[in-house]
Amino acid sequence: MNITDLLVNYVAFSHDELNDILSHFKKVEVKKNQILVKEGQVCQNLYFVEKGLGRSYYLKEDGKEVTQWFFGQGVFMSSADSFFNQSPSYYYLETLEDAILYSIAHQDMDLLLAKYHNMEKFMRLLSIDMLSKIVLKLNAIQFQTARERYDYMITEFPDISNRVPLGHIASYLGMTQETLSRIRKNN
Amino acid sequence: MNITDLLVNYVAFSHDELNDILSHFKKVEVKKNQILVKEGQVCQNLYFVEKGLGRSYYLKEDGKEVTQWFFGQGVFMSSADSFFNQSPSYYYLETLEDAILYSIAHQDMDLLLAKYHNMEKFMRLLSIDMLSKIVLKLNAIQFQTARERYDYMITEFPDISNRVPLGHIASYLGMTQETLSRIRKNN
DNA sequence: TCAACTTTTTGATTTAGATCAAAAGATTAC
DNA sequence: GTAATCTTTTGATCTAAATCAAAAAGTTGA
Repeated sequence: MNITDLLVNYVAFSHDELNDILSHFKKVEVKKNQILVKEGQVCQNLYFVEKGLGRSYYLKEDGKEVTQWFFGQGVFMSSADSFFNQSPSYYYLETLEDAILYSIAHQDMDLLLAKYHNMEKFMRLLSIDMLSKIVLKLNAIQFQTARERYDYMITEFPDISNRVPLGHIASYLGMTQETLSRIRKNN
Repeated sequence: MNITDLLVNYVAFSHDELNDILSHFKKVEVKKNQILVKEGQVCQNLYFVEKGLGRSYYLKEDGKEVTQWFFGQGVFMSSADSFFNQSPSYYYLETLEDAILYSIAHQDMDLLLAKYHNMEKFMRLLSIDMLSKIVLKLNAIQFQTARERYDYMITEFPDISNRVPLGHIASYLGMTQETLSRIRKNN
């Protein structure tokens, strides 16, 4: 899934719109374990993940990392709240693998949103989709056993679950690494 | 906060836009404990809560209700995913107090979204706001103690926490009623 | 190639919160 | 106004998962 496909899958952009929109995205290649946004910074870019893998996470008071979300191929990666509201990010954003990203700056996005009705529509639909996914995770976390939460992870991120350290997945699922290790063993 | 204020707070609608938009909302008065949407139904309307209180909830396999969200005065209430994607709702939607709602049908909303660039913008901003709020709850649920989750509730819904049965709040926070009762006692 | 480091697994113990059970307190309706 | 129902509190016990600790396995780099 490349960025063009993603755009037209959501909205019937005209050829001209599409070209203009795509011209504002810059291809960037980023090595593994690079931090794109730090906590407290305003997230300046929205990234489309063409290849590779990223995550958002935050630090608890005791210094432990808590993974908030994984971003695989074909999705947009950002600290959403920070990017859209241009407010300080609660999260770090980092790559977990060497990645090819397409980046758009906030002011360019604003420009496109103001210029194209279709762009607003696209971002609305994208936001609703993110909302649905977060709600899925919330329900998994809120009322399922550690075991069931792992199953949710497998469904939502089938490819990702064996590409990242166990600890990242455990904290994403709201359990300890030891618990996740034991769950995996009993498969 | 009435619906007009909410609209113009987000987006600088023109006078004509605003009148057209408002004309598609119907005032409905609903008694306490009325179900607006059932699980499995497609949510046909988006409701603005002018007065009163509502919630969304679902039933676990064992028949227990789990509150998913509370909707107080001045917010939009719906089974968001179902309304926007016109897919079967996972949730029930009900009033918890006698309420005055302003209702708009999905097809009217679609019409307005297609007609007004500003309407798309409004719905995008609204979606992002919902996203931010859900993320807040997710973080509370995922890594805080029962006690801290209750504190989050007090912050997010200060007025609501003493207007609804304890059990509704407990399930919203992912704990049992007994635990919440004990937490409250130790204040 | 092997020392240093990181990640995962395994075991023993503890604990926050669930479950079960029942009493006490509020509401509702006849 | 009191029986019936619903909601909240309290107590005793249980359990899933956390914590603490250390061994095993895997990775990296000089």
